[in-house]
Amino acid sequence: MEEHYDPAAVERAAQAYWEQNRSFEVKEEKGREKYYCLSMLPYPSGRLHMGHVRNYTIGDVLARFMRMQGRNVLQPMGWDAFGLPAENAAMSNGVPPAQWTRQNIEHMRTQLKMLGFGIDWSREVATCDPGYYRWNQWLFLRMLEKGIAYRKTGVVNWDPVDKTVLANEQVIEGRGWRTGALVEKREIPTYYLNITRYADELLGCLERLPGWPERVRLMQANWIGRSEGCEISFPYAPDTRAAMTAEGALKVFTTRADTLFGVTFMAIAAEHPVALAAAASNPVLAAFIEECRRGSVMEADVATQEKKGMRTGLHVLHPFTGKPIEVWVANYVLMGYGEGAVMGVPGHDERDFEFANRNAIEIAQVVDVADEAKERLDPVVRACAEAWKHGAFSSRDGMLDRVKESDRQTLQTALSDSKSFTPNEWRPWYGLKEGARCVHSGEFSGLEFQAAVDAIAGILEQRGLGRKRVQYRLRDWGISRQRYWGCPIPLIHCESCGEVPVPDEQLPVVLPEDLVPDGSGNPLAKSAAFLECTCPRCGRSARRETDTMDTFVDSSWYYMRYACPDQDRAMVDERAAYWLPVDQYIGGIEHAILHLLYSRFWTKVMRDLGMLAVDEPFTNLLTQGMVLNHVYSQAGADGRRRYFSPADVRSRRDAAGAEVFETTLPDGETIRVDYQGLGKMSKSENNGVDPQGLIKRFGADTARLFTMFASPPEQTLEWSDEGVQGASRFIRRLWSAVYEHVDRGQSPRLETGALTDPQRALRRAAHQGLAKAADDIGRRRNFNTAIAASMELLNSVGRFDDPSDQGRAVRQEALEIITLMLAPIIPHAAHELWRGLGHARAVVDEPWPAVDESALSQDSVEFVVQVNGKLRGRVRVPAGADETAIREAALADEHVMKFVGGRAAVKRVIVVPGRQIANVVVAAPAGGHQDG
RNA sequence: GCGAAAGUGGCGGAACUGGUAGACGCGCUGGACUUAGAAUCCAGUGGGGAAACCCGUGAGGGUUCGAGUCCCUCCUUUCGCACCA
Repeated sequence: MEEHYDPAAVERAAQAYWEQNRSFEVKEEKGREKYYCLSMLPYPSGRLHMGHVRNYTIGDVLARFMRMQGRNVLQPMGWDAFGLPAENAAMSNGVPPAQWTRQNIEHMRTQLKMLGFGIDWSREVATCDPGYYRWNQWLFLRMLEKGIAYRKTGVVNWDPVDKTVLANEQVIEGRGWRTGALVEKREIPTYYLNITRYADELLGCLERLPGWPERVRLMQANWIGRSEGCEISFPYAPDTRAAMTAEGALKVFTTRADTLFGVTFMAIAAEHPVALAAAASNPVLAAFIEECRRGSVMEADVATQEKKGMRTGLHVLHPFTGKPIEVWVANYVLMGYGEGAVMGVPGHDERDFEFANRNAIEIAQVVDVADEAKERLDPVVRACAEAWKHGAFSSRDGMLDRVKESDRQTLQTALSDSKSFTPNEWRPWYGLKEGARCVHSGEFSGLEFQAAVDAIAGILEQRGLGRKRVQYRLRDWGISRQRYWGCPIPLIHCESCGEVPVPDEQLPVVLPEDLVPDGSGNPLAKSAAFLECTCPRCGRSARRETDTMDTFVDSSWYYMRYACPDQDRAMVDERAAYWLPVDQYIGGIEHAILHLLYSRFWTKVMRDLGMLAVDEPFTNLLTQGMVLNHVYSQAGADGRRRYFSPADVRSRRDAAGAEVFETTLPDGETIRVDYQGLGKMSKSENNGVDPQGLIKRFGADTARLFTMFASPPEQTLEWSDEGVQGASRFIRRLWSAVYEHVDRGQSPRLETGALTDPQRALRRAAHQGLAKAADDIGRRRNFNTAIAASMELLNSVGRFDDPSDQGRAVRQEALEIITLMLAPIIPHAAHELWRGLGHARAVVDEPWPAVDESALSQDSVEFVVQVNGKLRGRVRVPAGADETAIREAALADEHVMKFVGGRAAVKRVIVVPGRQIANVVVAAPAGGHQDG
């Protein structure tokens, strides 16, 4: 081996070896345990970023580690190649999205290879290839046949100037990103997938995914949002019948049927048919509806915006009392959720309460809660009240000043009278179900929550005015996108036959690749070559559907296609049965809900079509954290911030000793910049680090080592140039240690029976470190601590100065263990070091070494002795000493006894099994040194 | 607004099952080598204290022989919220 570590040469040689030996191409081997290690496929944006490096390094380390454990490992890679960025790029440089995308793929594939990932490139998939997306289309048609795919109108953001549909991210403060025009809501025909049909199963199966992070399962459960409640119909009063020109009823869903007698108004969404009917003769209402439609439908906005409403003048009838109730249009009711209408019970729902107070609507109490329940409510309020009573604050106002704004009102209310009902201020117990009984509710008065719901639902059902029902927050998946660069939806619109599916034998409907979007709508809609076709049913001329599919469709099943990318007669074949499910999936937490839920849904649909045998696609999930870097900027004269790359910013102390940051502009001028803290690496904040530059300077192994060492995979990773240098330094130290060792010639055979104490100590350290690394990587997925263990071991080797034959043999073993431990993380350096250590077989084909249990044994062990939980001494006892011996040793220690103050004071001694710790419990603090 | 996660030295982080707080790395300080610098190597490095010791894991309370870890409340930060991927 070379004396000095040259990463470029080492990496070139190792990569050439893997390529020549097709080290990572795998076949299905019956009877051999498989391991499918999958990283989320990248969007081909042009260049790899640090997030990719982190994601794929985690995957590669696991893949290589499992390979060393003897598993048949599949690690594939592909491209999520459809999507909006390609269209944006096309608009700014005029290059067709297809060309831009394919160029990016070429470049990024080269970059991935430079990082040394053990990928089976023979299985590469790009979702923009017709050979791939034809199966999107094929399955869509199967879903159409099964009624899982259907058409209905959906609401979209419409830019009236560009005459185009905008994605949420293209709407900035209610205006189109390119035109600045006020964005409108438009209803257009849209295709949906009936994911809610699987809601119950998607929810239930979460419990059977113990390999997923708890928080992701929780997020999905909340997203599905199952709630049990009642559907209740409020029959139209004569005025509404007239406006709707029909008999009918306003249907709502509620989880609080017990509060039915507290309904004082009805709130409906702006798009609700009753609202539209009322607006027909009411221009003021029509204007309000228009205003609501312009508003955001994003949940975060809806939840925080001011609750506005307007009366329709129409009424519905209470199903029990027959009393007319006025219908209001409210901006906090969404057409897309439930029935688009809610019953307003201001007495017991906080949103309704706010709405009623704002609009002077009656507030009625129909539930009362026992006083104890009310008192149990808010411990803060009670704690504050208690503190005040005991004089912790000098005055009531003083206390009110000390609590935060949002708590102040609650506290004030609590102090005045927390137990009575008042329509002026919301009290936390108004919404309580537990311990609640109905009041002022006719024959239901006195019933508790569940009994009241059961009774009311029963009678409503008898009368045909309602029933119990389960409602999901989850909505059906709208997959239509009015965009060019996506998978065409395989439908044909015929004037006489209507909507006709493209016959299977005509698939794929190929997306023309030469179009260039210009921002004014979907170019497919202007392409005669694409549009014009003949109706498969009647043979007359017809038009193709121009909408394309959501790119989440592409990514919902790509991991199945890796198993059989060359299969042109079916979507998947028996090879998928071998590889699926994915054993380990790795990707960003940002996909915790949508992508993962859609993939689970897609898997279940394919299972029900008899194409798969698995219920869930991903057995284990690892969600890696973001990569952060410092953000520096300066506010320009125009109010816009200019961002400066951290690489160009220097720090120094000013005259007052404060740290200031400076950068030098291209014209040579030095300016001060503001430090904005840490932020996700991004183009917009100019704080990205280019992996390519890093590889060039330090090599891929350093990049891999640093990203794995700086923090555990699930946490954020802070960029640090010094940290990268530290990683590089460690590899060089390891290299030198191995070089110096092998430079002295071949090591003799290790004779484990005849070792000195220091030799045994180094062996123990090596095998302990090895066991720790296996556990850290294999079970805990904590690569940073596995690396720390290898560093510790190298430090021990460095301190080990023993030129004897057995000394060299022990050192050889330790260096081999370090090399194998690190082989998954720094595979190129390990490849060369392993050869240097005298092995003919490549390290990539080596198994993970076995821990020699006999190396771990010790003659005596050290016990930590505590007195009343405080560390007071250490004693050494023979290995395997019993509790009495440990106790005696502890009490024989002079320093310990100083704090015990005589044997008589000892109440008990706790010896923790397997922890090498003993705690002496004494009655009172003893020892005469406290008062100093 | 709702939901989720996280707060430990100067910094990234470690402490896995309630059992020695700060592994490992960075930075810093001192030293060696060098004409000098870079690189490398050695030693030290939570705070206070001359020491004995004391204090320390966002804040406050609790459980326990023992709490960074468990329970309650609060504060702060970050992330997600359905057409970005």
